[in-house]
Amino acid sequence: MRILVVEDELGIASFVKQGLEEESYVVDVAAAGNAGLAMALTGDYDLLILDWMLPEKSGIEICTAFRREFADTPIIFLTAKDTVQEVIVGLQVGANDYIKKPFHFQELLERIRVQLRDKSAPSNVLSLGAIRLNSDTHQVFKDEVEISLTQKEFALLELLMRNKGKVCSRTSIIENVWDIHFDYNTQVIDVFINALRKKLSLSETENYIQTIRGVGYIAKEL
Amino acid sequence: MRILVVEDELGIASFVKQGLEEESYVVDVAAAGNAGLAMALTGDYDLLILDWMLPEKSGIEICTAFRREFADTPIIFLTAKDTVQEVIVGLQVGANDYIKKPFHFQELLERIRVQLRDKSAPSNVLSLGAIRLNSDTHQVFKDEVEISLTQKEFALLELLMRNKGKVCSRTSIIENVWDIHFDYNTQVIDVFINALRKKLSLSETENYIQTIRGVGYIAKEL
DNA sequence: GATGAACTTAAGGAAATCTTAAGCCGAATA
DNA sequence: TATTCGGCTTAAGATTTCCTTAAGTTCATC
Repeated sequence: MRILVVEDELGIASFVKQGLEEESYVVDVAAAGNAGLAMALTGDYDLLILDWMLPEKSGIEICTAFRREFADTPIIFLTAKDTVQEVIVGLQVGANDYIKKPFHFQELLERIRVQLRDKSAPSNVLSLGAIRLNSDTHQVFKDEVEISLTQKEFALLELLMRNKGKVCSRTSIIENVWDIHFDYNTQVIDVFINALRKKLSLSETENYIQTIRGVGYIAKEL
Repeated sequence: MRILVVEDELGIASFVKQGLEEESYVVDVAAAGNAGLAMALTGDYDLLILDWMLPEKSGIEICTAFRREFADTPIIFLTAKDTVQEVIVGLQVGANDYIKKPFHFQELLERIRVQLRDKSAPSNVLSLGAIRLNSDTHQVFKDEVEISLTQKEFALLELLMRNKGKVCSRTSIIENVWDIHFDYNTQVIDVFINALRKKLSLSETENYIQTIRGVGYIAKEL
């Protein structure tokens, strides 16, 4: 999940960034209004955290402009503006939540989760280390970067990940991915395992897919 | 819009009820946990406002039990429990917002509106890079220039844009755009994708509509 | 070292998709 | 009823991408 923090006080920005990164969100920071809006409009983010008072453009302006194009992305104000009237204005221009400074990081985190949990529908997401596989959307990410896989590569990775921690024999792989139910002597599997390891850039220190000599392969956390 | 307020302090309950009724919400009040949960479970309400400390059953218990059956109905805690830990617990058991007493009615009202506006109809203005689609007016713009699309072209683009970032399988496309629910064997989709790409002049550096071989298509920001 | 299993690479064939063009069909018009 | 027009669908060849095979290399185990 990608989060954009628009905040000009560097101390707060880096505090939030670090905290969220520890929770495995991907966080970008913008320190001024124009840059913040431009980054937000790329559409790359799943959630925005906005300060109100900012150089160039206020959080309110960013929120308003952003909402014209993105109706669904959650926005949370995080600001020292703490009167009831200000909270109301913030929510009226399209924010989903409004947190006053000073704030507790734990509360911010939980309110972020509330916003994101509705989105992250019951999708079929499997994970293996830094690798995430979504079988609904047929997408694979490693470190939040999308990796494009072919059909067979995807099917093979999915099989391994669904059986994380268990060995998949060559026979069961060929039956499940290639749908061949008789004895078969081929190296296709090797070729595809090789392709996967390459595309996912699995090194020796990061060998999520291990070979079990004479049997097959296993996907496991390290 | 129907709102259920579960609150045992009669003064607060009637204050909230009256205020919301003036905003033309339909409001019911329950003064104890069991009655509150029972009423909530009828499914008649669009939003719940829960106190934490209640006779018989706490707001936390109500929230937990209710969420087992209703995942989407917004829940707002309105309570004197004001520590960070308590806020977090409230949000974790499934609430969408958490307001501490004493509170300002205007803020409560605005936070209710936030919860209810997200539920309401999905947006009709979609965006994808420089492309804007308005499903009310059936218009599509690219770089502020209007592009005229036929019905099917429009329906296909709308489907892709509503699922921005997710792969639309050929099956789901044919079901949603062509309303065919059995096995099909045709290349209509390809032809229309081709038409869209042409009309929207999507080059390789601007391929907002990408092919996922063997699966379908995906609309995504670059 | 010898052996067999697994890795790696490249290339031909197969399959999916792209593109164009022509035919079909219904709505609007005469 | 015929005609025209626009949009939808089908078909077919061109193109792109992917799958599979095969052959040489490396690696693990004895």
